[in-house]
Amino acid sequence: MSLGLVHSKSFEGRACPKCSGETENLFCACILQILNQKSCSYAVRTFKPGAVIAMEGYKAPFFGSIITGVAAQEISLADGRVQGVSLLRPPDVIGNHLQETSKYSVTALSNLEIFCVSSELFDSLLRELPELRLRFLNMKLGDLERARNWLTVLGRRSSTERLAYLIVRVAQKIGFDASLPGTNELRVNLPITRERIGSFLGMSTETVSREFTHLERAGILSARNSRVITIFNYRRLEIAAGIDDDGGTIH
Amino acid sequence: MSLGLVHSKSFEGRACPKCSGETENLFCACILQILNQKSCSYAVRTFKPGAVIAMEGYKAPFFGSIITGVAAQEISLADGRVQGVSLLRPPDVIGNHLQETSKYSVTALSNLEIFCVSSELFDSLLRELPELRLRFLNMKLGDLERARNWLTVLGRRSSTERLAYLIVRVAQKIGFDASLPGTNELRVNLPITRERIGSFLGMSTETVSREFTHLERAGILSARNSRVITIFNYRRLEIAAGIDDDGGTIH
DNA sequence: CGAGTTTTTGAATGGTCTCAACTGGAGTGG
DNA sequence: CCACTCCAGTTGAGACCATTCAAAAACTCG
Repeated sequence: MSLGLVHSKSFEGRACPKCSGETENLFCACILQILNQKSCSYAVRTFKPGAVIAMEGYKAPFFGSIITGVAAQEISLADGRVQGVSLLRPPDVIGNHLQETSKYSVTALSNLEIFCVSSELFDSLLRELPELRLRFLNMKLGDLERARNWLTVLGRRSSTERLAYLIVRVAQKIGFDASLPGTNELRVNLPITRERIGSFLGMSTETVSREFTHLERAGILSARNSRVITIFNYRRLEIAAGIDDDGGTIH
Repeated sequence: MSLGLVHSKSFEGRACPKCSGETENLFCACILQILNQKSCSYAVRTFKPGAVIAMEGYKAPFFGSIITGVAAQEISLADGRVQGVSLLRPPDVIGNHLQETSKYSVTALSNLEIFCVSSELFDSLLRELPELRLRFLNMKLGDLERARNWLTVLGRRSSTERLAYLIVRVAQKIGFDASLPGTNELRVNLPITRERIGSFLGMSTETVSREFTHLERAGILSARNSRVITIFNYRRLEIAAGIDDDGGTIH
């Protein structure tokens, strides 16, 4: 595990200049500086796609904040059913302070860099650093709101709406590359299997696949090349997701 | 609204002796004392069953922590579909600091007493009082964990499992009266309509009703007197909910 | 290219919803 | 006190949506 060793330079470039950025890593430049002053142990750990970072019910290996990459957080039921609970991306955190065992399993979906400290250290940092505490609170409030909005997806939306909703959210937050020049097309990376999409949407892989072809036949998007989605008509995708402009559904 | 006036004595008896109790109101004795010292405005507001306390998309009227009673927090979709997101009970909070509009609608399910301050005041209290900040953070971390566990209910469980799961959770947290003397029976108050149960479980009222009779015919419980549930066999109810002892599912 | 995996597609099954009718209890007014 | 209304809850029948099982097609990687 080699705590105390930074294996990568990439974190430096992303450190906040004055501890204010929402999009920066939770362990920003200020906190890194404090860690160095106090000579606390920390590490940047890297994982390859498919690597299991934490396992539900087992001791959480560390407390970390993602620097680069995407990971999936899931809950398993005793009989093997799996429910995705969130897609993690910078600066989302992995691990729980104050709790021995991990509540979720976490799997890397891409190459991943995580800034790690021990759970105990994070807990004491949380007590000492008001700024960190505030950012952590706001991060968790955002998580809570997203989780509750996701309840409407699983509880009240049809399978077409669910898939469209997921793609809209991913387009907004993770995989958005760029609108293709000269067109209205949007290209979105969704580097996960149909099965895992199903685990987030609470549907079978077959239904996920069927709904992709459904959206394709409607001329809304193309998913040939199954990990890259080209959106032809974003507005119609939002409509298919049951998202409307007047704020009734959008969070 | 008459901020600054305590309309009820009932809060006093529940104030913490030394700011440590998990089950106390968020605005415990210590904080009440601080509020008095600084002569800040606060109020205890009361609501009757069915009263709408906050409306989704409208300005949140206050920031408050429940002293007594139960309330339902729900999200509405544009076409009228409703998804319950949490059952609120002491010391849960209503309203959002730092946000103008309420994300959820909140309805009183019983007589309700809420300790209220303005959102602005709560925000500044949060900055000033480390103890309050810690308790608020822990409260929200608990909310997040419950919301994510609920995702497994909506995404991966059958309607029988959903209803059984809800009853188990309510038995654990809200409506538990007592095991009836001389028997193994448990009596649980569930003071909400079948329709609202459906809104929490993502099912129609008819299916909720059918699943009640299903559990009745299996001899697990009785729901005649539809707002009071008598559980004959708690263990079998847990099994029906897909909750097992080995921690795979329990949070 | 060939083996294994992922994705798509088809057909049949089954679970949940919708529509509709009926039941039962609470409250109202004659 | 009883008939009436109203609302919540129950039950049934049929439709529909999503799942399961099965097989074919496409893609990945050695």
